[in-house]
This record gives sequence, structure tokens and C-alpha cells, in this order.
Amino acid sequence: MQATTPPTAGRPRSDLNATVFAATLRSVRELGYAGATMDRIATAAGVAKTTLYRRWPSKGALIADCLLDAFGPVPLTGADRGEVVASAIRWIAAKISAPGAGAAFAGVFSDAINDPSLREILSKRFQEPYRVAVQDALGEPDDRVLLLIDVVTGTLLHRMGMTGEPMADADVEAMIDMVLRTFG
Amino acid sequence: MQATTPPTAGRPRSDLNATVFAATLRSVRELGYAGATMDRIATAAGVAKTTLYRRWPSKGALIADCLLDAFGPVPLTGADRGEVVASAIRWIAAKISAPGAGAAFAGVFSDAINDPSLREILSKRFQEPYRVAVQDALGEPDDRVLLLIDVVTGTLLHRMGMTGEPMADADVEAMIDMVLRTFG
DNA sequence: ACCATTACGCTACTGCGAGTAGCGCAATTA
DNA sequence: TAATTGCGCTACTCGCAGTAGCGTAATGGT
Repeated sequence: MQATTPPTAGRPRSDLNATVFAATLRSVRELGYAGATMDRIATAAGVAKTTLYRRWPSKGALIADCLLDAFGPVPLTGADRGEVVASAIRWIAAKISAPGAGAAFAGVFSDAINDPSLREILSKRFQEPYRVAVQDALGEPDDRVLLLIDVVTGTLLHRMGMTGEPMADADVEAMIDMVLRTFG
Repeated sequence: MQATTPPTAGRPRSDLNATVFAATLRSVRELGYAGATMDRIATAAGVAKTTLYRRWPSKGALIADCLLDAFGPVPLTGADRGEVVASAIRWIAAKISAPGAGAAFAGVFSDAINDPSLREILSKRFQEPYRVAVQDALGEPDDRVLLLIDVVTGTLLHRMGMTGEPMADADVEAMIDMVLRTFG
């Protein structure tokens, strides 16, 4: 999300990302996605709203970056393929179940429906790295990996959207069983 | 969505649902979910905006009702369980792929994230009838059927949200293969 | 020391869409 | 004929995303 040309002269940017990300997640957790307005996030971070817009082009982009920072890389460990897939699914399920994170994810995702530039960010900056990592680990063709990601993430988000709550562990395990019959 | 007490006196409601639903789907198809404002839908239907709000409590509720009308019941036919599941999945995939319908569905779904009353409508009026129908046809326990619905619908919507396009037939078939290993 | 340059905070705005209020009129039933 | 309810219309309120412009702080270059 940083500018293409990092400037050499002038006042350097202060270290605000950590503060802003923390305030963003806290706001979404307490107020929901729609309730976490840019004004509130700015206030919660002790920062001017205009500063947010100097760094991120939109609310969706800010929250996407925030999630990217909060999630980090997928762990792809396990004795065999099945365990690799299962542990990766448990990891993303846990990330989405973290308070605030699920609502934030679903919110960004929904904004992306009406904002192609945000969809670009989401698919290129978010999905793509995970797809490459999984593909390297599993050696599946890319369309299969994309389907795998659609199934896992889509299922978790759909449950979240319908019930307002993250998916229970038992259902996560049922989904893993199902996926493993194909990708295990 | 109609009032709990259909009144006996006074001017009866005119037959506007078909006109409004058609105008709604057309607006979403041409302008996207966010672009299809209540003002535009009203104008396109040749109806006052206040009339829309007399019948539906929110934009999301209107579009949910519109989709309910456009989708109709799931066909649950087929020689064996596998064919029943496969044809049902192809049916919902086709419905979501219809121009406008996918964007409308995804839009309502995203509004529901921040609107519990809309979530209620979506899960009770939309998901529940389909769940019951599938459950009767397959004889699976309800949590399994709910998972099946989450997987199928979630996957289709996730693909739609990430790419802006409905899922290609080949991928739908791949998803069917995968699901049938568990539910076939 | 002194620019030029860039960042930050602040106040004040624009634009737009969801949802509402109240009026006059139309179409029913009792 | 009176009461009641629906419709169209105009005109709002409210809230949020995003923007403009100013004064000031912090840096590098000369």
C-alpha cells in the first residue's frame, strides 16, 4: 500500500502503522464494520483522519492492510499432505474467528463487491500470496488451489454472515474431513 | 415481508410486486448493488420511494424478497442421492450466475453483516426453506445440511466476490465432485 | 542559518444515499 | 357519507466517505 516512490526529502513519516492497526481492530471489534467509521478509527488511534487518507486510499484498503498485518503467513507444516491441509484450515479458521477479525474480513469482502480497486487489492495482495504458498507446498495446479481457497474461506465467511458467529470447531473439523477426501 | 395484520378497510394495495422486483433486478444488473439506490429503483419501477418503504423495511429486505421471488424452490430430482445433490448445486450455481442475481445476492449478504434484522430475514426466510427441503430429500442431520449449504453457497459467493464473475462451469463441476465424496 | 520539501493536525467543507414527515388525493368498506 | 388505508410528491434529516486548505513540525541539502 505504500507509495511507489518513497520520497527522499521532507519530514519522514512517523511510525503509526502499529497504532493505527491496533485502533482499527479494536474499533471493528467494539462497533462492527459499519460502526468503525474512519473518524472513530482516527480518534481511537490519536491521529487525524486526513493522515489515514494520506496513507490508505479507502477504508477498505486500510482494513485489508490491517488484516494482512494481523494474519501473517500461513503455516504449512505437517507430517503428510493431509496434515498440512488440515492445519492450514485450522489456522485460517482461528484467524477469522478472532474477535473483530471475522467482521473486518467480511466487511472488506463486502465492500469489494462494489469497488473493483479494492477487489484488486484483496485478490492480489491477500489471496495471491496464500495461493502461491499453498501451491508450493501441495504441488496442485493453480485452479485447484484457487478452488480450495474459495471453498475454505467462502464456507467460513458464509457461516459468519448467516449466524453472526464464527464456525464452531466441530464444524471446522467436518469441513476438513470433507476437503481432505479431495485434497488429502 | 407483508404486514402481520392484513387490513380489511381502506384502499387495497395495488399489484406492484412484479413491477418492483423486475425494476430492482434490472437496476442491480445495470448499476451494481451500491449503484442501485432506492431512488433509482423507485424511478425505474414508476413508483414513489415512499411506497417502497411502506412495503419493505430496508433496501436489503427488498432485494432479499426480490431474490426469493426470482429463485423459487430448489428442484431436488435425480436417480440417486448423488444426482440429486449435483443437480441442486448446478441449479443454485445457475441462479447465482444469472446477470444481476449474483451481485444482488452478494450485496444483501454483505449488508446483513451489519444488520442483524436483515440477517434474520436471510437466514429464516431464505436459508431455512432450502435447508428443510434438502434435509427431507437427503435424510441427513440438520448440521450436515447447514454445512453443505455453507460450503456450496459460500464457495460460489467467494469466487464471485474475488473475481467479480460467476464461477465457470468446470469449477462448478469440480466442486460437485468434491462435495459428492462426502454427501453422495 | 535558511530553503525546499514532505508529514501531521485541525477545521471546515462536499456529495450522496438511506430513511422519514406531512400533505393532497384515490380507492376501498361500513 | 364517513372512516380508513395506499399512493405520489416534495422536502426534509442524518451519517459517513472522502477532500481542501491552512499553520506548523521535522527532515535534507546548500
